[in-house]
Amino acid sequence: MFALHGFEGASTRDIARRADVNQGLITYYFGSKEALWKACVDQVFARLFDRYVAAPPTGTQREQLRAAIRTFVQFAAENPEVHRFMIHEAGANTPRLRWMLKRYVAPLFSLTRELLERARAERGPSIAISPEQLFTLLVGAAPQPFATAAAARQLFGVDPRDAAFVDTWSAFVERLVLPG
Amino acid sequence: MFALHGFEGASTRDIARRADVNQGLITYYFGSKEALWKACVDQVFARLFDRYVAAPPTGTQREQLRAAIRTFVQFAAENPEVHRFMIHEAGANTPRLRWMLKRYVAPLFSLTRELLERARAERGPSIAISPEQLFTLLVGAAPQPFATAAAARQLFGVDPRDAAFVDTWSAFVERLVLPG
DNA sequence: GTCTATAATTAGATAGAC
DNA sequence: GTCTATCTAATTATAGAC
Repeated sequence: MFALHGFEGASTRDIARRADVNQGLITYYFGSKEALWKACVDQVFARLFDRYVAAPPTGTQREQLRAAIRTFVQFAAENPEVHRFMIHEAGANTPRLRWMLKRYVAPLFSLTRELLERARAERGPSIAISPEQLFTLLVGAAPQPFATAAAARQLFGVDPRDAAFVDTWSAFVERLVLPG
Repeated sequence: MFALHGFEGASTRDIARRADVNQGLITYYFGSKEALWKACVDQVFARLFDRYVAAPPTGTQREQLRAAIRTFVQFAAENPEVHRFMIHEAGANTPRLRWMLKRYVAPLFSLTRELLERARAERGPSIAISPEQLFTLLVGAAPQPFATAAAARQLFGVDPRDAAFVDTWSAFVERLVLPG
C-alpha cells in the first residue's frame, strides 16, 4: 500500500483491511504509521540482501558484476515496490529518506562501486561507466518495466511478470553496462 | 504536490496554500481534485511537446534520434515531476492511468518508435535496442537522477540540477542507445 | 492479543456573504 | 471572483472491554 499510494496516501485502515486484522493492532505492534513504514522497508531490503547472500558471486570479476546485475533485475521484477518506495520518498529530503538512504541505499552503492572497480581492474573490454552512472542506471532503469507493469501492458501488450520478459530485460541491462 | 505525494497524498488545502489562494477556488476553477490533477498532467505534457515543436530535429536520422534523446533528458531535468507522476500512477491500472497513457504516453511511444526505425534504416553502426526497450530506458533511466535529486545529493554529493551534470548524464544516455 | 468504540484531526466539497 | 464557514466522511491514534 505504501508503494502504491506513498506514505501519506496509504491509510492504516486499508492496510489493516488488506491484512485482515483490526486497525488498532498496527499501533499495538508497530507503535505508529511511520514505524510500520520502516518495518516494510526493513523487510524488503532484507529480501534483497538475502538474495546476494544466498547466491554468492563466482567467476571472473566481470562475471560477478554481470551476475550481480542479473540478481538485481530479478529482485526488481519480484519486488517492484522497492523502486516505488524510492521514487515516492526521494522527491523531498525528509527524515524518512535520509533514514532509508543511510541504512540501505548507501551500503548498496558501496557494494556496486566495489564490484565495478574490480571488474575494471581486470583485463578485458573496457567498461565505460562511472559507479554513480551504473548505480543510477540499475536503480532507475532496471525496475522500470516492473514498477510500471500496468503501463507496459497497456502500451506494449506485454506482461513484465513473465519469466521470458525478465530474462530478456536482464540481458538488455547487462549489455548496457557490459557491452560485448 | 501531486508529484511529491501522489494523488491521494496531496491535499487540496496544501495545494491552495502553496498557490496562495483559497481552497474553495479549486472547485470553482477545476470542479474537483481529479480535474485539477488532469490539468497538471495536461500542462506538463504540453511543455514536453512544445519543446519538440520549438526545436524540430535536423540532420541524419541518427542525429535526429540523438537530438530527441537530448531534448528528453533536458526536459526531464527541468520537469522531474513528469517521472514522478508516471511512477505514482502506473502502479495500478486506474482510470487516471489509462487516461494519461492514451492521451500522452502512447503518442510519445509512437514517435519514439518511428525515430528509432528511421535511424535503423540508415547506414551506420547498428542500433541493438527495441522500440520498447528504448522507450522504457528513456522514461525510466533518463529522469532518475532528477526525480531523486535529494538522494543523488546525499549519496553522490552531486546536484543533478547543475547544467554540467545534465550534459554529462545526457551524453551517457545517448551513448547507451547509440554506441560509437 | 484482538476487538469495539471513539477522540481529535483532516480530507474534499459546498453554501453563501460580499 | 474570492472569501469564511461548514458539511460529511475519512484519517491516525487511543481507551478500554474481554
